[in-house]
Amino acid sequence: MDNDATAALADRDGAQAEISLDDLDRKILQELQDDGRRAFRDIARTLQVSEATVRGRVKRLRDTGVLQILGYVDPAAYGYGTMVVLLVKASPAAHSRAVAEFTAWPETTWVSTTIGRSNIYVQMLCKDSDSLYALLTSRLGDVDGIVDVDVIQEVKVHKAEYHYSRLS
Amino acid sequence: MDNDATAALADRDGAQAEISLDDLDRKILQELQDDGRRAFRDIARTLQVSEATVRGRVKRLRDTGVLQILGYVDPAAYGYGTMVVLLVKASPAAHSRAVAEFTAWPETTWVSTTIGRSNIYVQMLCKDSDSLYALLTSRLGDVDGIVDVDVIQEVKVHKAEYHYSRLS
DNA sequence: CGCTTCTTTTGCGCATTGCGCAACGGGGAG
DNA sequence: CTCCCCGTTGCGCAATGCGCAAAAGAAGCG
Repeated sequence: MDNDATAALADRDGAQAEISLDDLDRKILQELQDDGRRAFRDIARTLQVSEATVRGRVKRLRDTGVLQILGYVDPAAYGYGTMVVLLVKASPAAHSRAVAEFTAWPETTWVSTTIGRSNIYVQMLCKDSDSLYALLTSRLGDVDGIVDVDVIQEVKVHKAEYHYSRLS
Repeated sequence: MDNDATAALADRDGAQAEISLDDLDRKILQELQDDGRRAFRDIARTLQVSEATVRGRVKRLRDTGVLQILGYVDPAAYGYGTMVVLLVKASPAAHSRAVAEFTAWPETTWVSTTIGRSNIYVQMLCKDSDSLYALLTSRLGDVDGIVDVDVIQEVKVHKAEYHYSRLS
């Protein structure tokens, strides 16, 4: 753990900001991954620093977009039983425009550029298969430059954990 | 918004618990989606109920697994630049065993059963392409009953928002 | 080495919050 | 109507979040 990771996070304007994390940042992030409401004093006690330091770091990490403290709700419990992944193949010229369009949709929870069989990866939530059908037939057709789309429906989620344990 | 959604959440043993949410639950969840550290008193003021009620509801929602208040860390910033999606086609007989195996891997953040071209959907994080290569060559080969695997690498994340705004 | 300047950390005081607990109230069952 | 059960409420206290100014490093320079 002696390397500095730098990340280019894109904000909504497409501008980028370079952010580098040190060891303390990473430890704080690890503490918050499991329980986003952990008290700053607890974390400070664990990491042997002052509470104000932890608070300042967390504020910076949240402001820069590295950390999001959010309430993740099980979609099925909330009433959005239909989860779909779109594997979109877009023409190179239309790629960024298509990405922007998918990002703007409220139903999408994840949009990324991929390499492999498809260009764009889209994760979506719908209330039921009716609204999914409406979305796929009407709005998806309005996106230009789409060559091919694979629709994969998730019928059961077995694991949904967004914390990085100690990897390799 | 007058229907009761019931969800079957699987815990680690595979047992299931039926949970039904009412309007207040859903409103509380909406309040917490954007900022998992919102003060209970704030939410109570907004929803015109007492703080103890909000606190009790949140505790129940967290205990049942409907709500996870977590710190989501941008993987690239943390140092896990390699994000991969596996579209696995497993034979019906080996399906559940393969799902269990993928779930047990620390590198996987999301495992679900799908319909479409593949059976199992797996989202993974790796530090670099070396560890990814090691994972794909050694450990993936040990999983029985896998007919086909498509590997899709995410090179840039454009949107990562896990809150459900007002849909349809 | 000494000095300046800038950034980060620390300690402290205060307003706010989280939490436990006992009391209140409203809807069914008998 | 009465009893019972469960969710809600109000309250008091300990713990937390927050702002701020002082202290401690870290980096640049003659």
